[in-house]
Amino acid sequence: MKLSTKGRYAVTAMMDLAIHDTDGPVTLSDISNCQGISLSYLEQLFAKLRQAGLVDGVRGPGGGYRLGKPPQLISVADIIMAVDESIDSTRCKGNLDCNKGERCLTHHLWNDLSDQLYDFLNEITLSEFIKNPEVRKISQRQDTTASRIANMFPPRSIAS
Amino acid sequence: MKLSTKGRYAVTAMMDLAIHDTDGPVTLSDISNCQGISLSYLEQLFAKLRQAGLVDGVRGPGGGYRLGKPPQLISVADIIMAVDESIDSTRCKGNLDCNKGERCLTHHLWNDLSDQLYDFLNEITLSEFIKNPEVRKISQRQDTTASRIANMFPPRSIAS
DNA sequence: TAATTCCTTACTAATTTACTAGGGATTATA
DNA sequence: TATAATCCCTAGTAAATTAGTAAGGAATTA
Repeated sequence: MKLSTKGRYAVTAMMDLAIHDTDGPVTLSDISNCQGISLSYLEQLFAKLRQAGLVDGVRGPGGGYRLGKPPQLISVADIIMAVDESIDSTRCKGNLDCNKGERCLTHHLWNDLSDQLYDFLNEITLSEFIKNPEVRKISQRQDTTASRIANMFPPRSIAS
Repeated sequence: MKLSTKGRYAVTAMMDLAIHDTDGPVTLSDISNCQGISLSYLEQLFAKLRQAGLVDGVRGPGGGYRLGKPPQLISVADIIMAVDESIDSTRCKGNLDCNKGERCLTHHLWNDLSDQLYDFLNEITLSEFIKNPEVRKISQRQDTTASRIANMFPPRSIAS
């Protein structure tokens, strides 16, 4: 389990998708503008998210990305694992003769802690962020990605 | 909240100190050997841990580091915060006009999540690792840093 | 005094993060 | 069909962080 800005980018981007999932695909350029990350870097992150089955790409005008699964099946841990390659906690691989060949006690403890952290983040799914009524309120108050997409099309084409 | 190998080094090192706290100071060279980290890098990490008041240095032969507070007052979050400078989650600082000047919704959500993560790691203290009976067993089964330190002194000086 | 340890600084190597550039593939719309 | 918008892919590079090397000083024990 590792947690860096890379992981944060992925999580916030996925939050964006989750919140606007019912309003059609979200474009990377929207996320890029909103979060101040370069478009191409986002594309690289989303390549990993796509490989993990967490998002689906929709090409062409009006396209973008949408969630690859129902939001209640996508945990924060899933997202972080997809983009933040985990750290190897086994540095003393028997060779170092650390503590008479036994694996370092602290490594054992670290793994326990790391597992707990994983379980914690695995219980938090994207659906939490949608359900929260306060979140909804904030979401509606803002000029969201969804509404900006909507504005791209003339009223008639939406009504039809 | 950020979590990298750097933070793991610090946490496992502090676990080591906590487990052997009653047996006198733990030297960095012991930790260096056990965990396969360079001595000088450990020294840099411990400089930060010392600044945060999490450890006390004891100079001279037989010296080393010991906990700066009782283990039940040192949380995993404390340790990580001391060495892993936290990430700034506010990239769109109003300038980007993200969502009509409002702070990005996802940043708000991220901060909530980050706070939850902090609270989680802040409730896990070093005393957990000492109390755990299985941990004690493993600790005693191994040639621990403590016993290696003990072996440095002749039996009589321990008895006295 | 000599050895052992912490303590500090400066520099460098390795790795990861983030970005730039260029192009291709797909698709909605005109 | 043409065009534009989007995803998609690769290669390279800049910036930041992580990790290590080197050198020495300060405190303390024996």
